[in-house]
Amino acid sequence: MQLPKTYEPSQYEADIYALWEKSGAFTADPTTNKERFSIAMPPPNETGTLGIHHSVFLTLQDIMARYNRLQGKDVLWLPGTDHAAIAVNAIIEKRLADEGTNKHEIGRDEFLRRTIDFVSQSRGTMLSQMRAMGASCDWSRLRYTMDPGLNRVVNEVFVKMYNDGLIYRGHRIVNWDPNLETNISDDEVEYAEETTTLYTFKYGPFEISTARPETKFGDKYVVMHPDDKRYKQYKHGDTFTAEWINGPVTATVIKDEAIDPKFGTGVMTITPWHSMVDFEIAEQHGLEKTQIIDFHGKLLPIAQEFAGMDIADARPKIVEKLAKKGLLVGTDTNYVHNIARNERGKGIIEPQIRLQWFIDVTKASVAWKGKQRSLKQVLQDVMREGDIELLPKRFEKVYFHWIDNLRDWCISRQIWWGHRIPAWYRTHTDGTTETYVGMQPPVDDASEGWNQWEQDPDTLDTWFSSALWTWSTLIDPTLAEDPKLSLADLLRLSPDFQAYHPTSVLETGWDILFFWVARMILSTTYATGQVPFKTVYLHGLIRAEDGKKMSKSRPESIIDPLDVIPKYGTDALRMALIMGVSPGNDQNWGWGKVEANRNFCNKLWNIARYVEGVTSDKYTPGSTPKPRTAADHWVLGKLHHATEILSKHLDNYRFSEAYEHLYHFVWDDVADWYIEASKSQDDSEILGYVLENTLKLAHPFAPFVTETIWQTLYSDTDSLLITSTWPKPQQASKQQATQFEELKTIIAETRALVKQLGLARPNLYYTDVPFLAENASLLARMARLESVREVSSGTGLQLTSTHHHCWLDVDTGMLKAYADKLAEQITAQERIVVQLKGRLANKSYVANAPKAIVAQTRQQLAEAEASLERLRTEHTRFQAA
RNA sequence: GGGUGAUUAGCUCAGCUGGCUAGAGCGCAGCAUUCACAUUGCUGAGGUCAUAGGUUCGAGUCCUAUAUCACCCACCA
Repeated sequence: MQLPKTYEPSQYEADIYALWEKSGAFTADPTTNKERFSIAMPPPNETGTLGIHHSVFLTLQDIMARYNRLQGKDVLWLPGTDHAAIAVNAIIEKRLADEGTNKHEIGRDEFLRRTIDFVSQSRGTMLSQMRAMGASCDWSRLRYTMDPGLNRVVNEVFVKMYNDGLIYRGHRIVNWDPNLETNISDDEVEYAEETTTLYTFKYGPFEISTARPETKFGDKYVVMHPDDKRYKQYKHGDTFTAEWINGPVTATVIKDEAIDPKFGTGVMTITPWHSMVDFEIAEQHGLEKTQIIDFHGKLLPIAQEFAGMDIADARPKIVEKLAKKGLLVGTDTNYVHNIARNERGKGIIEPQIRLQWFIDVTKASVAWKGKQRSLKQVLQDVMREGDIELLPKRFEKVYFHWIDNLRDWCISRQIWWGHRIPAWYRTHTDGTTETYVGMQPPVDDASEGWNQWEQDPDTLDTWFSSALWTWSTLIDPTLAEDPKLSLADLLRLSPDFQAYHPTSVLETGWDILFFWVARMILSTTYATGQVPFKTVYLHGLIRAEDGKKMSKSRPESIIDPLDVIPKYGTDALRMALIMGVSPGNDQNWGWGKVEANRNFCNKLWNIARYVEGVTSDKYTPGSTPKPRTAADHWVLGKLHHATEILSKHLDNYRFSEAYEHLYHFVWDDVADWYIEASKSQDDSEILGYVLENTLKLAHPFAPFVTETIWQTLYSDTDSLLITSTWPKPQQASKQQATQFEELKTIIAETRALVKQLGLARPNLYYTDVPFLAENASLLARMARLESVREVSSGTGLQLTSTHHHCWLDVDTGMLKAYADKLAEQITAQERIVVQLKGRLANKSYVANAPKAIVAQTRQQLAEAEASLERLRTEHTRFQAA
């Protein structure tokens, strides 16, 4: 079959992907004895479509999967999607609002029906996008965070943690979003600076400041630092009467070190129901807490005439009333503070006290390495003791810092989309209540005066289920249907869990280090006694071309992979996403990079076309032809070197460096030098060999074009590149390779001289260099020489870059320009010689530097001196002439 | 308030454990062209590696300050 002139990716990609998928190449096999390599794909949120940031992780993980597969390992790359509770919920609620209805009107069942419709549609789109990126993941093991088997595991872990006392239910202050009517975890809150007004009011004998007068109805404590001399006369627990918004209140003095005496008057009143800090002060001193604002953001009856009003409406009216009473003593309209919002839906967070489920991160109830530790301690230990390695390493510091600030994790959400909490409550006619937590609903027992059990209406934080992802996905779904088996049984009996866990590496963006990575470590160590993965590779985020975040508010900044792929090809997109990128650092999108890599694919294509033209029927993959020419030996050496370098970089997750080496191997070594050289010498066997191995090296990066070439050239073998093996190139003669390096040097100098001096095709003369005779036609062709001839003594310009005696046959008398050029080169070379000599003259350098380095310097000096000598000789000769 | 990263060619960025006579892509200048590829080839210009100190035989790389930018965490009434 013949390769057309230009590579048109869109003509092949779908067929090639189908070929791979059909071949079973993606499917892992836990029954083999091969070494394992496993990755759990970070499940994308089922919120519609995949974006360019998904392309980044699909590319990186696919490179790892394909490389390890070529290395002969049994590879499992397990794909999946996430139900993304709050994110999806926010979308559905927005759609309902657009229709003029809401979730309460349509009810829980209808809401869930619509949600399931939406996510199934999203999922279909997203899975086809993963295929378009070339993802070689094991579709037979596709998982979804709401699968029955995964739901079973979620409940098992919840119940286990509850029984171990690690999950508890309690009244705590939480981040309440009145828009979505749910609370969210600390990590889901985002802060933005806002300029607002800070009011100062008279409060009894004190002055207090607030940006939120509407929360102040129930304030009846004034707090100050115990060491604040200004308020020495007031003792902790003193009471006084103050005129306040709706008449006089009795207030109590509290002394607490949390107060900053330098801020404002050094005195504040507290609102424990609606402030995290106030809540903690109140807890510490056992103070009363009163709710002022309801869960829809409206004032409660305690506000009297303001009851039922929205915060925004009430605030100015309250200030006005206090001002009328003469209690307003100051306003600062330039007060800057941070406003808390839900990162999903952007609702303004109102701290509220609610009865919620929490995971206790400080209780020492986790068995890890034979000791009882807290979840926090295990999180620290696995990193400190090297069970898990973070790349880049600097994120370890960020990780530890996060753990230091970690508080109990609030896991219940008041939304309907998600894993329902496996807890049931019932009340007795005498008013007592009971809680039951378990895998199955409890059985009603009406005779005793109990009302029916009712399940907690709340669902779990999405991250509670994704935290189990590396292993809940490996549990056999059929086994998971058997209620008689325990969680430990499920782990023990599932072949995939036994074969692939802990996973080899987790690859994800640094932005979800806390949300996901840390929580996987937390839950997995607890539930399975294993770490979820050994290495975490964190990639950077991709920004718009101007370096700013891609954002929905600037639609033109968003790059859709599906706009790039048809035009440039998936391979070009993949390589653009890894080129020049280092772990943990963000990168800017660049159309230039896509074009460069489209060109690279075309280069591969044309190398194949050339080889196809000269080798048709002469080469079968897997051959080991003998090198004959200097160029053969040279290119085999380069291939050997490239294989080593790529392996080393890929083993160490240095994708960009691996790719850069590949790029230059293919373009410079193979295309520009070896193929050009081969045009003068018939080496079709080695050409075929080099192409075969080059395709293997390039396959992890550019799977489509390489497989397309493979299928076309080797169509009669029915082998697949994806399941072939990583090159083990044969050794070649170093001495012969060096000869080719000499040829390259001679060609390069000749080309430069011809160019710079404006020469027409000169002749090249040489004395007594056998390999020049052997490669005369190559030399003539590549250096564009009229002829290459052996002489007894040469005339013209003597080449200075080689120690062999070669001359370009030109009229030296006219070449003042050449003399000037030589003079320049001499100056440059002298500088290098001086530098190297200086280094070697330095006794401590020779004594302290590694021997190899010193030897290298000596050699560099010898070469530099020889080169300088040649330059000088030639220069002298010219000046004499 | 605490922390992290960045600062290298006109632009966007690599440079891992110090050995650099500092690289890539794009861009730029010049030349070439029915020979695999103009999605090309060849040649070339372009950098006191932010600044100031220090450690070292040797610093783009390590340390200490400073400046600018970006981000993360905490959050004060």
